[in-house]
Amino acid sequence: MIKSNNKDNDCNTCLTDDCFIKQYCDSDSLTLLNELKNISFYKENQYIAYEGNPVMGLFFIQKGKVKITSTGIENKQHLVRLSKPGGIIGHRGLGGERYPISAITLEESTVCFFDNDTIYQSFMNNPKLTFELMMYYSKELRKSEAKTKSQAQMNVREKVADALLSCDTVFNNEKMYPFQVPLNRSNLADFAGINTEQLSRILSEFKKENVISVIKNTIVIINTESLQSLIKPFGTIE
Amino acid sequence: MIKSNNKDNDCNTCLTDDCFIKQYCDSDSLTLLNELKNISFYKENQYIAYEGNPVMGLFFIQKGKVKITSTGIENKQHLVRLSKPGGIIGHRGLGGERYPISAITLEESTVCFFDNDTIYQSFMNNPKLTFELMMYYSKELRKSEAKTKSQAQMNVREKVADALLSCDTVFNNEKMYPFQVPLNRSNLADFAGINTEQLSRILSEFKKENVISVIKNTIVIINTESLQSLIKPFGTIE
DNA sequence: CGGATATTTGATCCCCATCAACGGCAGTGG
DNA sequence: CCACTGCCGTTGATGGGGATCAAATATCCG
Repeated sequence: MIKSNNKDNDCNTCLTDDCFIKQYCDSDSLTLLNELKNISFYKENQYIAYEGNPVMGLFFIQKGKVKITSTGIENKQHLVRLSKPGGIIGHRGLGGERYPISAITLEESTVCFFDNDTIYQSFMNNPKLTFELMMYYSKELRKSEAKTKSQAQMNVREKVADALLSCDTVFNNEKMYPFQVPLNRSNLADFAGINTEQLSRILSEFKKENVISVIKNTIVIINTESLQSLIKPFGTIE
Repeated sequence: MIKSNNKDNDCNTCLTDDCFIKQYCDSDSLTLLNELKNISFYKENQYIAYEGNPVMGLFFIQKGKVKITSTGIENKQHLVRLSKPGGIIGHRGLGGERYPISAITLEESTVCFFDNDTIYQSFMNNPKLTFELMMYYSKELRKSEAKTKSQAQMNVREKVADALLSCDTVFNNEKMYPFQVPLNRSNLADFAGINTEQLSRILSEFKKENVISVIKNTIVIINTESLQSLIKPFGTIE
């Protein structure tokens, strides 16, 4: 990971329009935040935040793809969620002592960091920012509980379909198909909450049914209708 | 459900000290909110909010016990969480169209309601309120994800122990034992994410092991150490 | 008391986790 | 160029945990 001297990436000229900071801070705050931020550049498979480490502040993804994981029983990895530019990392730690999750890059990524004091000041000076972040939490909470329900009630086949659809929702903004899933079998299994063997079996079924195809081990979603039909019976209220 | 004319319950004299409104609104806002709130009185097993209904505002529990449920596949009920005086209901709906959950009383309860406009004004006028509610969300999110992990990785025995401990944490503030669990088998099973038959089997085991006792179908927790020892292997980072 | 409801226990079956082995592919080094 | 090695993904075989169906027992309430 390489840290910048804050000069080569300016919030005012940043192209990540989904960024909360850029969207909801007034220009004075933005200028200040721009001075106080730390930008880090990561290669694939590097840690942005470590589970169990003290909460130092908030991370905002400027570029790249990230997975957020949490360790369960017997060090089994649980893939909590996926994130992309505009996404926030570490907010689950707010108000807590230590990060309950690790964040790891799935590809080359750029991440902005603000320490606790800085971000707290921003909250107090920008009610809109606080409010919108609260709304973001609200949405995350709904998603999290939807996932709890999935885990409790879906079978493996449905879980795989659900995980693939989630990948599509997060990363395939333009809804262009075929769409390459940026996760390997192990990550996808952790995301679906099953093991790699079961995942492999289900993927083989999906291949036969022309729901997906596989190129060089990379899973390719052909269309989402067929996947959605597999989990339709669920009344997903968003 | 009976609605009051706002006069017989005053925020300024309210004894529910955990209430966010009371804690984090300045006195002007509080006076105004007091005028604008609606108080409703519920008997046991009545709906405070219906899953799927349009989001009208936020509910704050003043008195009583409430379960928050969500409907899954084949109308299977999923008990999302439990709440008590000071608890907030409907916040999961903020920013959404419709409530993703139902809220149902477990006993006679009193609930204060503020409509969307009122609560939004309060947010803008009381940054502290917004910030604290954001922190509340952060905590809820961590809890929700801890539960997702539990669902994915615990066996039924551990799930039951976990559910019983959660009941204790939420409702047994004074940590007095023996403690009567205010849920019937069906609710507890929905909370643990298993079926009633499995629950009953595990409870029978727990009885034999003197972890709990049962009086007239009501589950009584004798102490929590024995329950905690059943799920110790999990590294729960809070 | 009697019917309805809630809880418990028993019997059975199947889904899925686990263990094991194999095939494909990339990288390395002789 | 080929052999070796290690990683990743796939497929097969097996056993157990838990869901489901069924029936007995306990409790509630008019």
